[in-house]
Amino acid sequence: MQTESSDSMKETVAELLQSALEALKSEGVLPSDQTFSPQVGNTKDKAHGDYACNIALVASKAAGCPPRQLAEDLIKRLPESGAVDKVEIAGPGFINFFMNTASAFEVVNTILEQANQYGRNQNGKGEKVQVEFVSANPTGPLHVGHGRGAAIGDCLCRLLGANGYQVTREFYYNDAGAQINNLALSVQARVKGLSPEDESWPDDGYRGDYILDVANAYLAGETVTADDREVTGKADPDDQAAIQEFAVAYLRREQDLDLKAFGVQFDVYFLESSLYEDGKVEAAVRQLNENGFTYEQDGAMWLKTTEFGDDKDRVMRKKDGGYTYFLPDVAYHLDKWQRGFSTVINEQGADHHSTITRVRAGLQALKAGIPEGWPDYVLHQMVMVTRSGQEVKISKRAGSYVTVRDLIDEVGRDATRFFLAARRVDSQLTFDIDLARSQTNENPVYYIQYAHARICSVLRKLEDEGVNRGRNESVGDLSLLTLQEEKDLANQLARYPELIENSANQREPHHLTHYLRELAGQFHTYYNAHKVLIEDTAVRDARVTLYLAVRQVIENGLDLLGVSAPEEM
RNA sequence: GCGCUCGUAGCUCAGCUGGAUAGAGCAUCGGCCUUCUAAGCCGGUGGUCGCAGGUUCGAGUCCUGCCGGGCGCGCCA
Repeated sequence: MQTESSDSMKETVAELLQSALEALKSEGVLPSDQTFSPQVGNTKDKAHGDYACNIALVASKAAGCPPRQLAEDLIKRLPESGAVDKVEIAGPGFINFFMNTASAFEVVNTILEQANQYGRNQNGKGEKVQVEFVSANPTGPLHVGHGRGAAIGDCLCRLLGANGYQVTREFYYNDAGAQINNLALSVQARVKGLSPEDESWPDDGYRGDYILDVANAYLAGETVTADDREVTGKADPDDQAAIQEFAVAYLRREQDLDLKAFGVQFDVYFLESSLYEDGKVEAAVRQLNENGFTYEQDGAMWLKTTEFGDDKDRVMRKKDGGYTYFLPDVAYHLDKWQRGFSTVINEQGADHHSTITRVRAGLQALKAGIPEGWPDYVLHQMVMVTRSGQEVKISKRAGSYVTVRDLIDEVGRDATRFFLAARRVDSQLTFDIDLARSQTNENPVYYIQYAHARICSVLRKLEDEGVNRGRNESVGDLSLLTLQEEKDLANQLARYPELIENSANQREPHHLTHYLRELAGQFHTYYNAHKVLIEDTAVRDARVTLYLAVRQVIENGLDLLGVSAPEEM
C-alpha cells in the first residue's frame, strides 16, 4: 500500500479541487481561458477542519457570483474520496476539509519506515551549494556574533543537505594585512614582557589575555596544529614574521577547537592571500579594465559600481598601490562561481551589509555570465548577552567581548546552538544566560530533549516488562488511536517535511526550533493526559507506535539543529 | 542626512507564500506527584500588532509617509 504523507494528503485535496474547478470551467461558470490553482493551507483552528482552501474567495470575481455560492458549486463537483470525511463552507467562503481520521495516522508508518530519512527530500537534485559562514579573521577567539553565524550557517547547511543539495561549508579568512600585523605586534609586545597597561603597548593592540597565551606558547617553542596549518614557535622575540605566523596558527587552532566544541566543521578554508598568489586578483582587475568599468582619479583606481546600483563608485586600488578589501572579495566570488556553485549563500553579520551591493556590482562588471543578485546573503543581527537582567560585555580571555567558548562553558553546546538559531536572523537577539542555564520548561532546549527522554524512558519500562520492540517496529493497530491529542500529534508530525522544505528555501532555520517546541508541547500534553503503559495491550501498542514516530521526528529535527537527543535526563 | 533592518502581552519572542475570534514561554494568580521522569501537565489574568494613510472580498503580513531602536555610510576588513 502506498503510504501518504501530509504533502500527498494536501495534494489529494488540491487535485479534488482542481477537478471541480475544471468541471465549472466546462460548464461555463468559470472562464475557461484562466487558470486557477487552489492553495490548500493548514488550518489554525480545528473547528475549521484539517485543510482549508480560499479558492472561492479568489475566483469569485471571475465567476461573477458571491464566494459562498461559488464554494457551494465547487463542493458539489468534488470527486468522491475516501480520505475526506466532510467538506464545509465557512466564513466568507472558505472550503474546509475534514480528513478521515484513519488516514491521518498513515504518516506514523511513513515515519517509522523512513526513519532518519523522514522529512528529507531530493528537491535539490544534488545541485552544488556553497555556504560561507563564520569567516573570522584569526585575531582572537570567536565572539557571540560568530557563534550566531555558526549556529545559523551550520543549520542552514544541514537543512540544505536534507533537501537534496550537495553542500560545501567554507570559511574565508585573511592571514595578512593590517589586522594581522596588529596581532603580531600585540603578541610581540607580550613576548617582550609588556602588558596593555604599559605606555609602550602598541596603539590599538589586542588587549585580551589570550594574547599572553599566544606569547607564552611561542616562547616555549610549542607546535600548534589547526585544521589547515601547523607552525612551531620560534621563540625569537625579534622575528615579527615568525611571531605573526605562529600567532595566526595558534588562533586558527583556538577557533577550530571552539567550532569543534560547537559541533561545526568546514570543508574548505579559503585564504584571502591565495587569491593574490594565484593571480586571481590581478586577473579580475584586468577583466574589469577590459570591460571598461574602471577609471583613475586622485591617484587611485575606481570601479564604476554605480552602473550596477551602488550609490557611489568604489576605490579598488589605493594610492599606495594596494587593493581595497572588496577587490579580493570579487575575485573570491568569481572563484566560487567558477567552482560550479550555482547557489552560494554568505552568512554574515548585518554590519557587512554594505558589501553586498559592491560584490554583486563587481561580479556583474566582470561580465562572466553570473546572474544578477548572485550570490545570496543571510545577514544576522547583533547578539546581546545578559545575566541577571544586565548586559554582559566582558570576557576575561577576550577582553572586550563575550566568546563562543564562554557560552559553551556556561550553558553547554546544545543550549548555545539552540538559542543562537532560535530567532529570525534579522531580529536582534538577546541571549539570556540565566534562561539558557535553567532546567525547567522555560528552557525550550530541555523541554524538547525531555520529551525525547520521556519516550525513551517509557520504552525502557516496556522492555523491563519483557516487551521488546525493534527500534521502529510498527506493532500497534493505529485505528485504535482515537483521541484528539493523538490526531493532533499525527498532524503535527505530518507537517514536518513541509517545514524542512520551507526552512531551507527561505533560509530560515529558526522555524525548526519553533516546530520542535510545539511538537514537544503536544507530546507532553498527551503524555500527561493519557498513560501509554496500560492493561489494554492493543491500545498500548498503538500508542507506543505513535511514541516511536514522535521520537523519530524529534531526533531528526534536533539533528538538523546540531543538538543532541539524550535518552535520559 | 542617505541606505539597510527591526518595532506584536510587563519581559523574551513566534505568526511559513496576505486569510477566519492575533499565539507561546517567562512574570503573576490558582490547581495536579500512592500513576510510564513534576526538567512535566491543567486553568486564570494580560494586546488600539509603533502611528497615519493606501491596495484588497480580506492586512500583524504588501505599498507610502512619519515616529522610535540597531547597523552601515574609509583609499579598514
